[in-house]
Amino acid sequence: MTRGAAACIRCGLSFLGIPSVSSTPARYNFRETEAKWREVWEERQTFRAVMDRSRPKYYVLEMFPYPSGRIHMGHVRNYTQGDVIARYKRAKGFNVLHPMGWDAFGLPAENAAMQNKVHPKTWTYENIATMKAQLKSMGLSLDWSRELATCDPSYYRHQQKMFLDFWNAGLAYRREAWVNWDPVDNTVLANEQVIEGKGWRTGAPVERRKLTQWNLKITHFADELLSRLDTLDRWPEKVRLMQANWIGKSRGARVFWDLTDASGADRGKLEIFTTRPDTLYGASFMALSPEHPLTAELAAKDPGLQRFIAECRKTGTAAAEVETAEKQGYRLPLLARHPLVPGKTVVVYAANFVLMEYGTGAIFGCPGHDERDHEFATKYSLPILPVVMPKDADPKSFSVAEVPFVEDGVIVNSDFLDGLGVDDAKARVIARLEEMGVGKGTVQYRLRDWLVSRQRYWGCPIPAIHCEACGVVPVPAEHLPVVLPDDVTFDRPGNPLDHHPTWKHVACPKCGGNARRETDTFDTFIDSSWYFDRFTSPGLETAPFDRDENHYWMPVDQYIGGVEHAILHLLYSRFWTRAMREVQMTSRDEPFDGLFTQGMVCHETYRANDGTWLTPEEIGREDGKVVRVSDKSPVEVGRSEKMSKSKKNVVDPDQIIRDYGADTARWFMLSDSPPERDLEWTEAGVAGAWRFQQRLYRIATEALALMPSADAGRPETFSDAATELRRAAHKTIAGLSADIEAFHFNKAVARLYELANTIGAAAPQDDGAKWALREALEIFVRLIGPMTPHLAEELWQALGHTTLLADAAWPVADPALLVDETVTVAVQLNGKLRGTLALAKDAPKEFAERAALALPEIVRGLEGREPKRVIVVPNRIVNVVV
RNA sequence: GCCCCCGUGGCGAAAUGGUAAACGCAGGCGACUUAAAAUCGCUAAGCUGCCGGUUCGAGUCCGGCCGGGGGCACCA
Repeated sequence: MTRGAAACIRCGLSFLGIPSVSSTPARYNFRETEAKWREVWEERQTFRAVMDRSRPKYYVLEMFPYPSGRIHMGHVRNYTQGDVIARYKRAKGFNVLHPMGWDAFGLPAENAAMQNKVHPKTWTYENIATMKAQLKSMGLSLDWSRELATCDPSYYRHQQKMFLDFWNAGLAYRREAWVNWDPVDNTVLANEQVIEGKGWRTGAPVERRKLTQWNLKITHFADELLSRLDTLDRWPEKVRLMQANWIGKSRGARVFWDLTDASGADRGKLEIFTTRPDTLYGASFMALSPEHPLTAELAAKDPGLQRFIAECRKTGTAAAEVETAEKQGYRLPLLARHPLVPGKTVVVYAANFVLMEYGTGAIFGCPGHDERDHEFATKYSLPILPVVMPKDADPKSFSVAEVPFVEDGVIVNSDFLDGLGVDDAKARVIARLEEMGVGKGTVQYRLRDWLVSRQRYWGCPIPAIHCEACGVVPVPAEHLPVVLPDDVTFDRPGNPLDHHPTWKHVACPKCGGNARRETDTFDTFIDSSWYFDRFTSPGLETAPFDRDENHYWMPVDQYIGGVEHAILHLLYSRFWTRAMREVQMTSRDEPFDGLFTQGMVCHETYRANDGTWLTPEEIGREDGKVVRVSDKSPVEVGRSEKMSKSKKNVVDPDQIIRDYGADTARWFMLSDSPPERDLEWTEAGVAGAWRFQQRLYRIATEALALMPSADAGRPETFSDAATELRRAAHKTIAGLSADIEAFHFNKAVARLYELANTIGAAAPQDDGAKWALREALEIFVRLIGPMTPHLAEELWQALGHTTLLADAAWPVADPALLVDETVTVAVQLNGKLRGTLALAKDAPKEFAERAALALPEIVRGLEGREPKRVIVVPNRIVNVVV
């Protein structure tokens, strides 16, 4: 035991000049130690990844951050989890790639530019510098030599080239369509970026605008994106389900209806989509979207219809609005001939609830078996005819007048379909429609193409030129990159690129005439759709990546990030990989082999009596009550919620790392809560984690004093106590390895607490026990390496090693030490515990049974009765049944 | 409305269908200290949300409720 100066219990720094008065062992000085080891790792480039075909690779990636200013606790949790995997795999002998970069384009930079008069580029790069320093202070095993920022032309030039290739292959196109417009950010949004009718960033209700925009043909891969989900067996079930729901595959039929006007004159055909062709005989009306071309055509001569269309357009798409909006229809001067019933016609409406973007923008209404159609038919007094009936219902009394019947049943009132079940009827009617040439069975997806134009400055320029003579012309590859100009102003609303005096004026690459650059930029989700590929060849100028290197490192073996990207980023990345495959850049289908979605970091919320939110620093506890520090007024403690600036329940990682050290922050992040679940940040929890770091250091220091030197030979035999210690250590190796592989970090932490307790309690009496103590500590230090790397490195050195722990191999468990010689077997009577037996491991069943029946508790419980049955589960349990 | 996940001591949580609550936080008692902090030792707590089923045996599997959270949502 070493004697040291008294030290501050929080920071571990010595009170210089104050002599030590007690026998308190030296405190672990995390500040000096953590900084020291980070310097060593950096100097030796320990975590630099180099392609090496002789070794198996492992690519660990955490979702790269947006450089918003400072890192938050969510980052700390995410990157700690990734670092545990990276360091563990490294120790297991894998050639690990663990890179980091910056998702650097995006609106906050522009907003900052407008508010603080700072250029988005300056703002972004300053934030990157700050956050990089913060990440470095965490002691992550990152290969910083591969760092990239998506706002760098050396990155986005390749993105522009890929876009041109996709365009050439028909995977990118321009189209006029109704789109989602965010009125706050002044830009269009993709479907995926509208949450409950509101912009995903601003929360503003989106408006609908008809604009010509760039789209990527994600629907081209709809079926593959769906079916390949089944093969992603290292993805959370939840994420796969969400993607499947988003893609939304429906089987059904397209049916053609002949239209006539009131006089019976032919007015062409109307194509509708339905998932319920089995209910065709229940049709009582047709409904067109207000945006349907036929509606528009009729509106030209009908002011009433024009007003109706305008009215529909006003209704927002917010969930609440949609739910409460009444079904509205406008009767069109048309009749539709039923394709299966000669002579039958139904009326035709334009209706506000029919979406132009899904199916054909037109439906047939079957009010008996669809809730919406029922509501509509009731309002306009249209016939409601039952064509499906529950199996045991009475045909005379069964009615759908009040409530539609939407479940499976028996078809009625439907000619050749009568008596069939719904599924059979669907198949039969589709066959008949196809035979007659009036319809066909089809598959419909909910997924829409990815709208990628954004009317904003701080993004990757879309490499296209508009020429009056030639139309839209791609920027020639040799002119790439199209670089974002720096000299822009943010003094008025709209897109600064559009306002730029010269940038957009350019000669047409085809005819040389006056032309105009595309001033829209790409959705930043494009930037993040391939950055993991770029990490495999970060400096390459001639291509996005080198084929060989990319082939060696990809796919990402373990991807880690928030579940909020379950659809957006993860679906787009899966699409981009397929688009690259389509243009022969790769042969891969999927980018991420394993995915883990970590939970959020939460904290209690505090409210002052005036209703304002308070930060954790602003509150204190007095007499068991929570009060505001400033004036002792009472504070209302709210439930634990995700840390957010608006609720002020944030804790700054920087401060935690400064006060307690990176290892403490990491340890706390891994303790207690399963990583996929939300974690509640508590001051007491952090303090506990910190105390454990100190305790480990002390236990190790004390144990070192009791140990033989590193070169002491392994004794021939061990005492029982020594063997027990060895068992504990080796069992921990096996258990911990399994826990890390399974992302059970909280259990891994618990095992380390146990082993620490065991080592701390060891009082070796003989050489064997001393040797076992050294063995246990050597194992222990290696096991904490992935979690608290600085402390582990320090103890590794203290154990006498001259190599780095970061380069040391993972310990191997001795199988002989994983099994106990004696086991405790539970003895039950009718399933209820009555006692236990200490038996030799793998004792014969008969022996266990006899021993159990001889137990006094069992003898008493039997009361002389003969057991009916005795179930023996070796090494576990004996159940006596009477 | 549809789909998914979760309900275990005061709290966070463990538990291949086999001794429920490992491990941590908070609590209680004691030791050390002039005292406190720190540290060390000891310690209390619980019909696994409710009802039923399968089983020799259910926190775990099945069905139905109740409560909490999340995803999608006029997608025909």
